[in-house]
Amino acid sequence: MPAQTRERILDTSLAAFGLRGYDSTSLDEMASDLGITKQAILYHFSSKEHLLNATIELAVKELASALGGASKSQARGFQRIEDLVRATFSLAARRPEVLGLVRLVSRQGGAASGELASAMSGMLGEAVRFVEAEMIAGRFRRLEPRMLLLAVYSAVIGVATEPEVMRALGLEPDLRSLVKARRETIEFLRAALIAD
Amino acid sequence: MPAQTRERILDTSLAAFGLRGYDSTSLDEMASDLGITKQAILYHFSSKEHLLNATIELAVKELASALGGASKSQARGFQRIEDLVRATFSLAARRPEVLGLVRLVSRQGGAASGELASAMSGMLGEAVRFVEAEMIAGRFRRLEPRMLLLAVYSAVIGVATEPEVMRALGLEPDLRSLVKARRETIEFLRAALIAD
DNA sequence: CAGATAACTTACCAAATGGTAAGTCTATGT
DNA sequence: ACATAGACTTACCATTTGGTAAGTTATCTG
Repeated sequence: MPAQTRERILDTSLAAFGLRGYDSTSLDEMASDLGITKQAILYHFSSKEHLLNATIELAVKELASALGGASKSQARGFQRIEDLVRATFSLAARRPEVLGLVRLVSRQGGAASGELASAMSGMLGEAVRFVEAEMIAGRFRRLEPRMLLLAVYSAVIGVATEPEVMRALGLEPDLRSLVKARRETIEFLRAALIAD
Repeated sequence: MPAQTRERILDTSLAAFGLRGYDSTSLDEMASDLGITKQAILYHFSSKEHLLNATIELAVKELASALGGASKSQARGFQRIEDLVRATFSLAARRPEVLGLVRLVSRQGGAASGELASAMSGMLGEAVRFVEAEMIAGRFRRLEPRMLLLAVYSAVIGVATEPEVMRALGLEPDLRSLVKARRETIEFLRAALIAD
C-alpha cells in the first residue's frame, strides 16, 4: 500500500510550510524526514510550487472541516461566536501548522493564494451576514461588520499562534495556558460584542 | 560620505526581511537593489545572521520611538490605549516592514529573537501594570491582564498587517481603509474594555 | 510468460547562495 | 612622498537548491 506516500508527503509539507515557512523548507530535508528521496516527492508533485498548491488545498479542507461544524451550527447570538472560537483554538492546539499555513499564505499572497482566498472569502461572507443579522436583531453592538470580523479573526489567530509573544508576557505556551487564553479571548469578545 | 552605506543596507534589509522574510531574501538581491556588491554587505556585517541581528536592533529602536511617545503619555484610562493604537496604525501605514519584522521574529524565534523579546517584554510589562491599575480603579473591565493584552496586541497587529485577509473581506488595503480599520479597532477595544 | 504501468532510486546538473581571499582606489596623517 | 586604513570590487568556492534523465523493482494484465 505505497499509495499512502502521497499523503505522507502532504502531511509533512503542511507541517513544514505551516510552521517554518515555504522558502525555509527544502525538498531534500522533507524527503529525508520521510525516509525517501527528493525525487519521490517530485514524482507525486511535479514541482515545489505544485506541492505548495496541494498543501494549501489540504489546509483549506482541514480548516473547513474543523470550523465547518461550528460555522453551520444552529446556535444564535454570541453562542455561535463562542463555538467558532472554541473550534479555532482546538485546531490551534491539535494542528497548529494548519493555521500557520493559512497565515503564511494570507501574508505572502502569491499565485497560490487564490484558492485559499476564495475559500476564506466564502466563510467570511457567511460570517458577515450572520453578524449583520445579529446587529439588526439588537443582540450585537453596532459596529462595521467586516472590520469587526477582521479584529476578531486577528485576535483569535494571534492568540492561538503567537507563542513567542505569550512568552514575552511570561506565559508558557502549553496546553493549560492555551485553555486559559481561550477562556479569556471568549470573555474579551463577549464584552466587545454583546449589546448593553 | 560613504559611511551612509551601512545605514542604506540596514534600511533595505529591514524592508526585505520584514516584508518578504529572512530566507526569502538573498544578499545578492539586496546588493543589486542597492547598486553595490554582496561583498560590500559582508564588509559591514560579517554574515547574514549578523545583518539580521543589526536589523532587529534597528526595528526595536523604530518601534520604541514610534510607540514610546504614546506609551509614556500621561493619559489615563482608555485614552492611553487609543493613543497606542493610533501610534501602531501610524507605524503600520508609514513603515509596515517594522511590524512585519517584529512578527516574523516573534514567530520564528531563534537566537536573534532574544533582544526583541526582552524589548517587548519591557513594553508589555509596563502595559500589564497600567491595565491592572485601570482595572483596580474600576475604569477597565476585570479580565486577565496578560491575556487581554495578548488579544489586544493580536487584534491591532493583525488588522494593521493582514492585507490579504482584508482583501478576502472585500476591503482594499489602502490608506482610507486603514483609517477606517483604525477607527473600528478603537471602537471595538473601547467596547471590550470600558467597564459598564 | 511478455509487457506495460506505477512507484520509486541513482546519477546528474545548472543556478543560486552564503562566504573567503586578494586586489583596487581614495583619503588622510606623517 | 609614502605608508596606512577604510570602503569597497573582482575572483573564486563549496554547498544547497529545485529539477531532469535514466534506470530499477514490483505488481498487474493480456
